[in-house]
Amino acid sequence: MVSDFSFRDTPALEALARRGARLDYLDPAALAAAQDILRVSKKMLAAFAEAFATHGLSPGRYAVLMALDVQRPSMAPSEIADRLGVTRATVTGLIDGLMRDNLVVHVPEGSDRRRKAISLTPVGEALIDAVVPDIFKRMADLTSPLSADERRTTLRLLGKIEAGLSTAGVKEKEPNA
Amino acid sequence: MVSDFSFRDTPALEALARRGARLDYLDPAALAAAQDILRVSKKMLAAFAEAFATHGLSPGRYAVLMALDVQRPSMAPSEIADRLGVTRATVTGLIDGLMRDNLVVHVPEGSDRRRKAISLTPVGEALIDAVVPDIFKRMADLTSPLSADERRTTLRLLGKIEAGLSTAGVKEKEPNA
DNA sequence: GCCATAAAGTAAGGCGCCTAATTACATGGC
DNA sequence: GCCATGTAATTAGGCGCCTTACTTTATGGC
Repeated sequence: MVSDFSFRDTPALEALARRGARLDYLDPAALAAAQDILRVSKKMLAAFAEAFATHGLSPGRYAVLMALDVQRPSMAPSEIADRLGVTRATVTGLIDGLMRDNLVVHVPEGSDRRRKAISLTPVGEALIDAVVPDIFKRMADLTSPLSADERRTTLRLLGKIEAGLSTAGVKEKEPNA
Repeated sequence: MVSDFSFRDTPALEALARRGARLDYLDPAALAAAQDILRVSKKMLAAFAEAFATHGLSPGRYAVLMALDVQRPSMAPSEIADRLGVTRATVTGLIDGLMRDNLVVHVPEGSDRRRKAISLTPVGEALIDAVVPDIFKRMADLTSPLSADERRTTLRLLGKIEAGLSTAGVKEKEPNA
């Protein structure tokens, strides 16, 4: 199973050995597994970032476009921020770039003039229509080496891991307000 | 299993439905699984980045320190770059920061004066000694909700996924020269 | 002695994200 | 009618990760 470097390719097991006596309460197998998981995680994310790049997008830009695609015809920046789980400032930056590329426009909202609705331009819609089949195929391919059964197992296990993350020191950030 | 947003919280299944006829060759279960995997991956990485931050480190800084810890007494920047799988420019930046914080020093190498060896300072060693137990424990905890058996299963499945990444368009970058 | 090669570092840039401060607008209460 | 308070969006600035392209410095073969 790929010799054991951390998710950044740093050898935890050797470091463990070096400190053996002191850290012998740690399960080496658990440690090694975690490293592998983190390493592969990083690789997957990088792979998708690259896929987006071939379409002139980035994960963030894609996420905004997809949110708009689903929540037609428009969303307020703050809604987008909530859905993506990032700050408004981050969304402002993404929107700026998307507007520069004509993928998205600002449509003024009737009553409350603080609120500005964002919607896809025809160009943006066309891009999403072109990107989705590629990205979705890559996603499906990601888990295609797994049987339906294995997939279920993996999800169950990831669920446990995720639950562990939340209960540990890791702060939760609520997506979907 | 957590309602289905992409690794950036964008609803792929709804997008699938919207394009049903056109994309019906895609397995919705595979797609949903991939999204979950990507989402949890991102969360895990973020959780560790935070853990490093509590020690004044970042994933990159930690990786350099760990590499030096294992490969005592010193490494050339280029070796570090190869081990981490990043460019030398990236390593230069990381080293700069670590030197500023006195965690690492430049020790001139005898014969070849182009080559500059980097090694941990006592402060750096002390920091790593303090950080490792915390990080390793978090790693072990990550997979502790899993039984030994489940862990093996997960690794096997991740192995398949990783193999898929390499064979797909995803360019490989060789760590360990 | 000269020059290709190699190591390290510099410069600039893109993406992901954040906090803090600011600007614009909306409102409820007096 | 007017203002304090609150809310939406944006700006400014910052840190981290990482890249490509270029420069500097030193080596070593010929």
